Amino acid sequence: MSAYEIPDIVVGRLPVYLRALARMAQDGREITSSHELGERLGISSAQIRKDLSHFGEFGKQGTGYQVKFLVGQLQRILKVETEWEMALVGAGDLGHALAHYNGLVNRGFRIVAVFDNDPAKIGARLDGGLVVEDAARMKDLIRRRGVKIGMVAVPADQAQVVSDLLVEAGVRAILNYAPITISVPDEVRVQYIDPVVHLQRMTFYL
Amino acid sequence: MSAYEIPDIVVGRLPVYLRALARMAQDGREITSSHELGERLGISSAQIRKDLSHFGEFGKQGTGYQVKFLVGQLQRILKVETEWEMALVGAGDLGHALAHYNGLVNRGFRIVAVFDNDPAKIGARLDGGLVVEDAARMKDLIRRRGVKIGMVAVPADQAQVVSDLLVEAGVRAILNYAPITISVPDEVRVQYIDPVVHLQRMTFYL
DNA sequence: TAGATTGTTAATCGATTAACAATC
DNA sequence: TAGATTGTTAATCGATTAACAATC
Repeated sequence: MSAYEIPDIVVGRLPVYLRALARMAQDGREITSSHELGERLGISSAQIRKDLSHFGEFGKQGTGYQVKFLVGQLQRILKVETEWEMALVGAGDLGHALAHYNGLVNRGFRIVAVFDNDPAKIGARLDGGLVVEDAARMKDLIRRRGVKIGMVAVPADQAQVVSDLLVEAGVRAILNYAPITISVPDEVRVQYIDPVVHLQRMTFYL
Repeated sequence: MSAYEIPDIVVGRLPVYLRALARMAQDGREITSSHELGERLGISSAQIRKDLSHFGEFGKQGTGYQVKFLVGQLQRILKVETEWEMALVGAGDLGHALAHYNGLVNRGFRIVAVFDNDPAKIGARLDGGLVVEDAARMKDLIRRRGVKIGMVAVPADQAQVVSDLLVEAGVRAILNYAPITISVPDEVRVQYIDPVVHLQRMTFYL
């Protein structure tokens, strides 16, 4: 089955499966089952099997799944076998936290450039030898390096302009931390992280 | 229609509507329509009208919606008219970024306590006068203050233990930044923020 | 063999959309 | 009145689940 038929909602669950399986592997678990994984994730075993079935057959009847093997398959499906280079725009508190966060590079996402338009921040050296670049150089540097993923950590009122520049520079996936919905061409993917949105999804039930 | 019938997926969109409408209000827009809002958010106008219809009638035929009024209604529905107090566990880079982030308190979410179990961090003073407390005091302090929302910004291997403590302390909503699915009682809500999961949802399409 | 678990089918369940009467 | 837009219905579309043959 080819990619264009896979529902977004299925793709959205794969990283969560991968995360749990990678942890199982780390814990030395060699085999698991859709039932066990489902228990752990609060998802039905049928859903897990159905989701995986979009991509092939990865288990054995009566036995279950080899954890390491399934991790490898999910990494391949999600295209995270090798490292992705990312550009980060915004060198405020959040930008610094992201630049220092080992969890990104550990799992295959390396920030290779950081941009800001604040003269007071440009030139500052971050952990790992990154230097904050002038946002004016964004398009050129991103295009030259062929970076395809951007992280937007600027105030809401700059997020659209920044995103437009990223897209012009050739970025095709944007992780947007700014609290605003941005508009991009169809071929560009956007994911949103806004803690307030997540919090408001819970206060409704309190 | 009462709350227990509202689909989660509908509730999940309301904060996004609210965010866009609040911005419109800030920009001085007095009236909008489901069509305009849908355009801005990449959602069909029918879906917006249908979502809102779960909670009442907020618009006028031929005219649309009063932006300020709808903002107020959504705030009421989501229970974000008044400020929520939150506890933050983990005073690392991410914890600091969250504690400094004005976007939280601006939109009604105030961190009133920060905890860590690292002696080197306990006692440190953060912006806004917060002092990092010993995680051992977590349960007592949270319970005494009646805090209902917790943010977990600790390493993955501590997230479950921390969440258990929060739940014991009376927390009923957890925003989990640790890259692991946690297990909580049914009455506790959890939302997840893991940048790697979000990134992997996009790499599939690259 | 007996027990377990997959991959898949078909049925169920739920969400989205199109369309339109009501009405501002 | 004419034009616009809501709230709602019914139809369509899509996702989840239950069940089971296949098989390890």
